[in-house]
Amino acid sequence: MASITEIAKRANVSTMTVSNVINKKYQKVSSSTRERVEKVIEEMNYVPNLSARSLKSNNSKIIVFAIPQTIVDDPNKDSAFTNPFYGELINSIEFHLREKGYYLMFRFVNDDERLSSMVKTWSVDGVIVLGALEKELSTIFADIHVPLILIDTYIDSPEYDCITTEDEAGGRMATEYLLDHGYRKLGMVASSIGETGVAQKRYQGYRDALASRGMRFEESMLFEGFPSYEFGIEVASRIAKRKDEFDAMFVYSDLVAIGLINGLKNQGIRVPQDIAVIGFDGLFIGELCEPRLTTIKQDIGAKGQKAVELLVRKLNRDSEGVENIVLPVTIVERDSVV
Amino acid sequence: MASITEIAKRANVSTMTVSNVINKKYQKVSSSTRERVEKVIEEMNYVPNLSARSLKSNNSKIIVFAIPQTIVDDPNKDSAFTNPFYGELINSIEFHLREKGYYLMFRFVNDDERLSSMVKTWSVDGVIVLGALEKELSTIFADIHVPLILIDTYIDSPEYDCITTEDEAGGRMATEYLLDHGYRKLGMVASSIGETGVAQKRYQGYRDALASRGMRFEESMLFEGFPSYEFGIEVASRIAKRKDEFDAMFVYSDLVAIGLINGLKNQGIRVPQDIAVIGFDGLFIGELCEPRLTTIKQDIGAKGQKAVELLVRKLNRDSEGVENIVLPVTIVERDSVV
DNA sequence: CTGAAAGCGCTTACAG
DNA sequence: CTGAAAGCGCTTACAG
Repeated sequence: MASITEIAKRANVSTMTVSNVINKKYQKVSSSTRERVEKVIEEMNYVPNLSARSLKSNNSKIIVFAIPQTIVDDPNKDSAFTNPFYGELINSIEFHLREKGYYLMFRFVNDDERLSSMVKTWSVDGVIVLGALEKELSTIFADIHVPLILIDTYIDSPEYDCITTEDEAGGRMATEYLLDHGYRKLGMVASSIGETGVAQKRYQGYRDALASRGMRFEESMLFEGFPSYEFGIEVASRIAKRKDEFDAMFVYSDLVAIGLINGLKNQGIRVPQDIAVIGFDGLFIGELCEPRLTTIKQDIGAKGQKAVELLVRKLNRDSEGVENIVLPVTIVERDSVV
Repeated sequence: MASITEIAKRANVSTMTVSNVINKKYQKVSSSTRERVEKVIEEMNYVPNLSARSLKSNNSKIIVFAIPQTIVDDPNKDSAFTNPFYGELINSIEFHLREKGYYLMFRFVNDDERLSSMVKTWSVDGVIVLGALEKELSTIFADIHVPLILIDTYIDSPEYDCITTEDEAGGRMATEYLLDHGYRKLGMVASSIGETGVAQKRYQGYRDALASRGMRFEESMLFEGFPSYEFGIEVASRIAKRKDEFDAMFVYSDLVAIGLINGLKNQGIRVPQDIAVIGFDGLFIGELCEPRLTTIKQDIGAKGQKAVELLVRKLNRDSEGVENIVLPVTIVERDSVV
């Protein structure tokens, strides 16, 4: 395991010079020395030891991407990724981090775990968090003294950098799309509305659209539950008993929407003829079901990319103050609304 | 940032004693000292610096999970996780690593990248690789001197620890299931058969089953291509022109199988009445399409778990020689075969 | 432009 | 059971 000392010896220079070459501080090294050192580095197949560097300079090239267990499935099952959203996001984050020379540490975090110890443990350079709750920021994510980028997190405090989607506008768009297509009895399916998050925002958009078109809203039009495929099925069986109350449903998540579609079909309810369904996310699985899911699409790849770019800007001190990036949504017209 | 030195000072002991307490070498510390030190550690909110530890002892608690770019989608698109298989697997690996006190570094690796430098860079403790090709083991994965666990990799050399699925038996099972249900004109869809991997094994099982039942096989019954949803669609359009040559298809991957089903439907071919389809993997997305996909199910969660367990056994030197774990498959009877 | 040396926070023989 | 000290591989003022 070649070290900087060994390189220095062979090249007949000091370790400092080697270090300067490695770190491309070329003003400090004459070009002839530089070439000599680079040759030895090449020959010896030298790879810098980042543990040593991080010990000394208190930074690594590690970025943690953390998903709170609270927003995923049963933490004892290993099935959180049933929603392809997660896979697509981590994929994008890894891709863009790698491009910028960083390493990705991925982790689910529990209530009882404080991410700050992980950050200290590894001198982690920065953290990206998906869908944290406000209260978690003062527990799980407290005491982190490196750049922290929040994805899909809504909090009042202006001290965090956030990447979100036009959730509220998307909710409005979905609702107006249904109204414009002649539907008048619009229910909504969401996860817990009480907690500040994407579900709440999308719900807000739904409420807004209804109100601005002079439509009534009643509590009974809202179905809340844990956002899984099974929950969609369950909602379908509840709707089956109240058929004539609805002619369309806005579901805040594609996965749940597909569950709803399949559940409705099982109940003998035709989609979209009896009840239309519109989703939110734009996952590719919306292509798979029948009828194919009409949905509000967000760009998950862009979400990961923007998060990484913002983080890197923070790390390079190219960004002042707090940034708030909101990504646009588009509508994907398929067959579950007609 | 509390260090071991500071703890030592406050507890009036040497750093060695603190180190021994932290590392639970309790035979070396009297219980009274131990308690005192533990109290100070608690008070000061001490977190060990693993960079320092890894610098000294040449191990970290980091495990790399690497996926070669060769087996995923276009490396320039960030869409490799379209197949939910990846998400489920990484999910399981993270879960079980965390349980054992390890940190997960996740990375796609390119042809031109040698994973060994990453291992050296971080004093990585072990590596888990998904679906490597034989040639990659001598390039991308060469020169790794820590435990290396291969998932879904078939190589002749007996020097690697592997976790695989009963791919060949599964291929046989799928084929026999179709035969037992009266189908006689069985095509197969796979990725490249030429490369040693799961596709080849599943194909082998298909060939075996045909042979042992006295059925003929011809090259034209096999469709090879890049394993995506779109490939399934494409195969469907090719099959449409040769309708009467097939009454059932065995598709080596659920994602492709669903593409095939939807493609066939678009071509006006009924599934399963005109052509039955059986998949392989047992992904939840097989529930979403219509008809629901009959498939050979592997246990992806178990795959991740076994990989982690085997790796940890290697790290603890609880495993001698090379281990080869083959996980069973089961058939999930749904509606795409009748 | 270059070097000698201290020090980052740990672990670990060695000596008592 | 406990301590003093060396050293892991780097970076970085400081001095020349």
